[in-house]
Amino acid sequence: MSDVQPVEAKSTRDLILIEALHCFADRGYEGTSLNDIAAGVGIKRPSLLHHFPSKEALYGDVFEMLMSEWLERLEIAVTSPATNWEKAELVLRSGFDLFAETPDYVRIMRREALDSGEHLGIDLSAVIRPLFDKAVTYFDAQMDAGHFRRHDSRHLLITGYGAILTYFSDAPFIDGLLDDQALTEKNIREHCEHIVQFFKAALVA
Amino acid sequence: MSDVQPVEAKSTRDLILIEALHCFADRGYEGTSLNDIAAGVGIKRPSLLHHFPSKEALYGDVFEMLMSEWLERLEIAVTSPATNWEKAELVLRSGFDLFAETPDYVRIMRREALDSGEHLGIDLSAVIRPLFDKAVTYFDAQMDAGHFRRHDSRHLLITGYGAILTYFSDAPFIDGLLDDQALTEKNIREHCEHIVQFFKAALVA
DNA sequence: ACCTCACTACCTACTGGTAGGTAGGGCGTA
DNA sequence: TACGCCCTACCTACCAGTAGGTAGTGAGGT
Repeated sequence: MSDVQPVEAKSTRDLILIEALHCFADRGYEGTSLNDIAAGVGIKRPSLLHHFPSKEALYGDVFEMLMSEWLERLEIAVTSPATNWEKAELVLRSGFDLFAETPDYVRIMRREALDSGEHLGIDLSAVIRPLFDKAVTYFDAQMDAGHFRRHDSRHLLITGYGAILTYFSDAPFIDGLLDDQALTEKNIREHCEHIVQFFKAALVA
Repeated sequence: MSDVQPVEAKSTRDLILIEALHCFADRGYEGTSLNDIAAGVGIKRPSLLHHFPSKEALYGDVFEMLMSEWLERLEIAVTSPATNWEKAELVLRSGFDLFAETPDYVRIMRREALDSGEHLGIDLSAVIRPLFDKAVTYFDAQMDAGHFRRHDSRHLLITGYGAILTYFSDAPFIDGLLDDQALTEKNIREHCEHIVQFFKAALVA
């Protein structure tokens, strides 16, 4: 993960980005003040505004960092040479691992989806669309070929997105349901296996 | 739905609750000001504070309204006399209908899960636990009896919760994926049928 | 007379953002 | 070496605007 590195080799700008990521994920855009972020870095607000022109710009940069990392990693999984169920499982596991390693990203993403991109100039779903369409095409082909049980591919993908994302975004709530920390190594692996088996049961006869 | 009624028969207090529900769902706790709510009702902020002692108290009352309505309706579904897959399908459809009719509740719930109950004294998952445990017991029994394919019931329920809730909470984002309004009558019904068929495929052999 | 509900006017605390100043490093020139 | 010069990165002090909340007033209904 990008915030565990050589140590102390980071610029102030990067430290601000990392702290901002954490604060925005934790308390949302409105719930986070520039003072909070600056204090977390150990500087004053005006110094922070020396590195970023405004709160919105900082948020935008945080989000750009998020999207570029996610898209890069998902692209790798989606364009892999695996086939049939193996490919679906690979993408499922890749997405799961990705979310597991970047829980702060997940929470920001979820908040952004709730606020329908209010703080961003960009249209979130437009960025995801190419990958989404590619996945729809893939699933449709698999179903046409009789490898997967017939479902509506678009709704199927949305269901998968919701099922996986929720485990990480709502982790504190799920803690209370499991009587255990949802984000321990063990529980994450268990939930991943459950998701994979569940989708396999639903898709392959 | 509770905000479409006889018309004008509501007390100012109820009007405030309804407007607050909508604002909190739309922009979150921090993103909503008492002025916004008061203006929506057509009064000034101090008048609003005559009916509720503080913003937190108002939010708490909104949430109490939400929980009592949800629990009541889920209780009806869970204690129904149906059996086997019919019962699971009934609960699934009840939950889906419930969310479809109260999308503002869904978004507040999701925000609260993200904020891990920061604005509430109550522990959200503790309220849900009795229903959750009852459902776990039911699924375990069905699997033991061989009626359902074997899955981890707790993870299964969490997956179902995430899959259903997300469709409503992230509706604006999903709009962009579907090139259509996610919350139209038609699309909601389609997604409900998809969820039911998907779970059926995964659970019954 | 009293109570309910709304109002105006005000408070303090804090927001994002700006103005202006300073300490110190790197660098070309004498 | 020593000087002036610019730049980056930080600071304190301040701005206007808005937040939640309070005090006190007045109209209408009982």
